[in-house]
Amino acid sequence: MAGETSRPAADATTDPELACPISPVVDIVFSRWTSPILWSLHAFGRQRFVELERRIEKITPKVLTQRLRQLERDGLVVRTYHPEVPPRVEYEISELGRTLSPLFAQIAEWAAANLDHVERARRHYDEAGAPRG
Amino acid sequence: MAGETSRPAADATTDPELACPISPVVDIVFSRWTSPILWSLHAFGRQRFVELERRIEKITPKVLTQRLRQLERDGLVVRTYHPEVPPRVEYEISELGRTLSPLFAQIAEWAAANLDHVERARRHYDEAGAPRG
DNA sequence: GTAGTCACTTTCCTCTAGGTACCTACTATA
DNA sequence: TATAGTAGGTACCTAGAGGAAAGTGACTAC
Repeated sequence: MAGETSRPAADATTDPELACPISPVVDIVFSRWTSPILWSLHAFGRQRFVELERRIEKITPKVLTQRLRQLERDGLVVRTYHPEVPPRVEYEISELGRTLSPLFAQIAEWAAANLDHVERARRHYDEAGAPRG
Repeated sequence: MAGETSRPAADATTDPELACPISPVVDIVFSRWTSPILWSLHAFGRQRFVELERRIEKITPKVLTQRLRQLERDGLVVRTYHPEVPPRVEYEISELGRTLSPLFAQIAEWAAANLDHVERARRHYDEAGAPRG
């Protein structure tokens, strides 16, 4: 594990942070692959590694491990290791992670209400809206 | 899958597409550099290209243009070109983009309430919480 | 005549996140 | 004997996002 993970976003968006108080949250909660993971744990409860791996298609075990470690480090996910054979590891949302629920709900609500607006805007732009300048 | 009645959760559990309804929103609103841009326009109103460029430090004009085009295409930002000399272009949040305000507010609120929890969790993890397994 | 402003565009280049593939230890099952 | 299953670790490599720097065109101010 040494030194490959665990320094993902702190520097990458340090400067946007000055202009935008939500950037740190975006780095923590909405960086790549983390939202499906958090949503999966939020929606379906405690799950094992392979369950997550199968549910979130196209994610590789390496990246899933990285993201879970990062989320565990940030205190949003709790990892429980059972030293059995075969080994069993369970992941679940932490109490801190659960405070994200209203956020997720509101985002899902916005999606339901406005995603087709975005889709329509894209079609309109692609048909006629080339920028003049 | 064929002709069974009333399996509400079963589809959501097995279908990876349904695994995370917030991912599309994340792609549109919270992809790299877009949140500072949206926040800047949301917080300081209509702005010219250079104003954004100066406010969002470290962003290059190339990337700023890319992101603004993308946001314009998604209908979240409105671009107004004034054919003067020197040219003047103004960007502002669209009506659709304004529907994101409560979302931004809630994220900022979550940040104020919980960002130090994350920070503490990180310190704790780095000190003692190496994963066992 | 030269420098500066604006809103980009273009070209070139670097960096790294993520993908591929293979590896571990241990047991149950066939 | 061999294979499958679990939870990853590790080494290598690629694609593509993003950074750096220069150019553009039309005009103005010095």
